[in-house]
Amino acid sequence: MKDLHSLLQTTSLKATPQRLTILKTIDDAGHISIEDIYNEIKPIFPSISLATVYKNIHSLKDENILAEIHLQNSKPKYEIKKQPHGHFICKTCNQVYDFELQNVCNPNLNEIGVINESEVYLYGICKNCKG
Amino acid sequence: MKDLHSLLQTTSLKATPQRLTILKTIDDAGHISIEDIYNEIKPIFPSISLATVYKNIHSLKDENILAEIHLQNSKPKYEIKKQPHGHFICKTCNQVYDFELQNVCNPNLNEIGVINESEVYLYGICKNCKG
DNA sequence: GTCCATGCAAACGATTTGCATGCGT
DNA sequence: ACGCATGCAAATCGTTTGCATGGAC
Repeated sequence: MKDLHSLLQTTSLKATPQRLTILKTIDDAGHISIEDIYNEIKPIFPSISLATVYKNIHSLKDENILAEIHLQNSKPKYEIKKQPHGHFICKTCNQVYDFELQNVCNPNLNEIGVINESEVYLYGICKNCKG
Repeated sequence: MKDLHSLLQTTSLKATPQRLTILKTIDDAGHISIEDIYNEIKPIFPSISLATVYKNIHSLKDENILAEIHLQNSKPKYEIKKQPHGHFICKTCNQVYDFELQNVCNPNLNEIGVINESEVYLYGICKNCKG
């Protein structure tokens, strides 16, 4: 948990137990929704409020510590910001896999504009499920 | 509008004036949110209800006539399903450009699984805005 | 001690639902 | 004529806000 603590010290946000637990929960899960964060924390930290989770997610996003991802048919999920990467979602087990993102290059794109940022979601069946 | 009518006939959905107008509005706009569909239609079809728009979007999505796209910091938008393509969003003028999607191939992906479907969002500045 | 964070409850906005009526087939 | 579609209003759900109290720095 020490590294999450120092991660917070790079921002103006205070390292409260609630905030640290939220970060740890996201880090452990990889990708997780607000409700699931709340449900995970509630049993071990009963006083926590859903509003606190929402407020924290916002401030952590504003400080660029979290990224928000939008998968088909689900509420937004959050992850600790790392190197840019794509997401592969298995439609059978719903697991989300991160993968390294090559440049999505396409000659047509030069005629459209200049890219700063990309979000790539691939859906399919993972090796585990394919058997 | 005749082609939208026959598009509906490929499904079990009835070709009501409301439904046809919704489809035409989406087709004209390219990518549009539910509220904006409603606001576009309301003046020329005052009796239409927001609930009707919602219900239709759902049934059209279920029939695979519409695709839902999620752009950063905005409500979901809808488009008529066409060939698979990516979206380039200009962060200056907010215009959405469709572009042909090459295979996003990455050696690492073979170790993860098999891809059926992909969603690619690229953000940047378009030629018009870059000047 | 200061200022930000928390937790609660109330407010809000977006979406869904139930139901009576209307309309496409 | 049948069954789905519409439009309204009410219900519901997710998210935000205001405010008094508590805790990190």
